[in-house]
Amino acid sequence: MSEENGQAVNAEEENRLIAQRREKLNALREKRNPFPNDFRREDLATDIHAAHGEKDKGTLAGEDIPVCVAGRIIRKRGPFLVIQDVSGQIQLYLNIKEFPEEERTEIKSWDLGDIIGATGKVFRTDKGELSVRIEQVRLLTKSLRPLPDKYKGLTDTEVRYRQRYVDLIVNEESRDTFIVRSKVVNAIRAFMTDKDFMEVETPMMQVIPGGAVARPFITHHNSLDQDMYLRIAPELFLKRLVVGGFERVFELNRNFRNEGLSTRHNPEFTMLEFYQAYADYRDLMALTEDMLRKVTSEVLGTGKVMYEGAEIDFEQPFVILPLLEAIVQHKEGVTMEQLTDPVSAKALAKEIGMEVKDNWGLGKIQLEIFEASVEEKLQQPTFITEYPTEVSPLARRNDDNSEISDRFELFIAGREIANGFSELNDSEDQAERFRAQVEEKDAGDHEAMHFDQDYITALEYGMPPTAGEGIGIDRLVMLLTDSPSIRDVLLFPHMRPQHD
RNA sequence: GGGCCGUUAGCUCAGUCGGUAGAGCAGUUGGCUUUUAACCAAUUGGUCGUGCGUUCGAGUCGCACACGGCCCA
Repeated sequence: MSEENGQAVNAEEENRLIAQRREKLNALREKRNPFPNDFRREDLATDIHAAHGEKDKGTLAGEDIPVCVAGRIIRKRGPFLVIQDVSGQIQLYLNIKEFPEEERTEIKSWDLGDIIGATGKVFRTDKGELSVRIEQVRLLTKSLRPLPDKYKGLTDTEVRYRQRYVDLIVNEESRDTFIVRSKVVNAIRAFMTDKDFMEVETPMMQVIPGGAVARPFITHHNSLDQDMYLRIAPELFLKRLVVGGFERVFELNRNFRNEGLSTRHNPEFTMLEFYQAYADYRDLMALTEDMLRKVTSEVLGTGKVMYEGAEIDFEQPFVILPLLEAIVQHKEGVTMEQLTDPVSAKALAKEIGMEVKDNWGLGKIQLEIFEASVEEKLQQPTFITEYPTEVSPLARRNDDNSEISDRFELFIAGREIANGFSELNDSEDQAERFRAQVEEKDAGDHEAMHFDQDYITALEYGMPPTAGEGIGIDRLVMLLTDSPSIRDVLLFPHMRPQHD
């Protein structure tokens, strides 16, 4: 229980609006249990609109349609109450003069935010709004806290994130965002299942965190007296499953990375990660394009999405562009020769204003130049390929050029959405790359990988040729909901604790 | 980590040159009762994010801190 809650319960500190409502609640307690749970709603607001929205006043008067609704009072205007349920809103007509004196007093005490249940007949008002003429109505839950302004709503971003429940009550756009998010996740699951992928769950608490270059969170298992890490990726476990014979697996769940907060980063985020045996990175590029196109049109009803004022077209074939070519194309005056020569590449990096570290090889320098000068320009869906092997410790080397790996990343609206590659299934090569990572870790790189001996052992049993990929679900949802911040697509984004 | 901006009533916001706090909404009371952000009349409500300082006097000026937003690394 936080200090904040402790204070809120202190009646003397409580503001008068809450105190007034608490008095109303106390008055109800004298009469009955004010939190009954025997009301059964039968009709949703939007169902009523859908079924009777086209009928005129006279028709409705003749049909005498009974309905039973429930929801939160979000507006009051004279004899009208507007209630909101999960589906939407419906107006109720309630002339208190038609009710006995005793009920009248109680109805008058109802506030915005209270939850009521009502039965009545569907009708249309003189001004044409489909409504329910109430015959019976009961308070189901008293709300003690006043809602934000009925017109201006709740705009304070901090409160919207910290008290998402209030945001969801009053901001329809916010509700819509999370509905879209849920649909996206559903659509992806359906797509993967349809392609014969099996959904699995692998450890979130790991002894050796692996599968990505990132700093992990540390936790502790008491009875084993052992430090454990929250996973930074499920990758190594999913590939163990491919070794085990599950040839197509996916996991759609949370990863945890101990890094800063920003409009694009939350310490816990959701990834779809999947592996397919007897496939390479090109097969996954095709699958990704197919998936995103289908998910977008299924969820939004269109393949053209507006994001921050620009149209993103999922219907057009996605661009495929090797990393170095992307730099040459988007960075004026830069030549291929310049990028492939270690000395001139380093000079170019410094020219852009980068601090080139001594242990950076050519590949790392190339990647940094790409990130600094090209990424943000990739608006339409673009696969970048031919990543340097040096920066791809888990990817398979290219057959013709061992300096590059069979890997791609997908960029949309200047953001990395997906990362996939043909998997390295040569256990000896993998062991060597782990050793190189350990050296970097020893040199002070907190993000470098651990040596995972059991994973090497698994590869020694033989992993079929496989391709794997991760897709950032939060960033994808940001795109599809035109959300500028990752916090807009997380129900409860991480915030610094408040204290006063 | 750095820069800029913000924090005033439950919500949304004003607040002039430093002179003791304002509006709309909601709340309360009354009226009206087929309204559309309902309306009319009256009315309640504030430790101005926190702390320190300057000053006769600070919402306002200065410093520090907290939280948030945007940009940068």
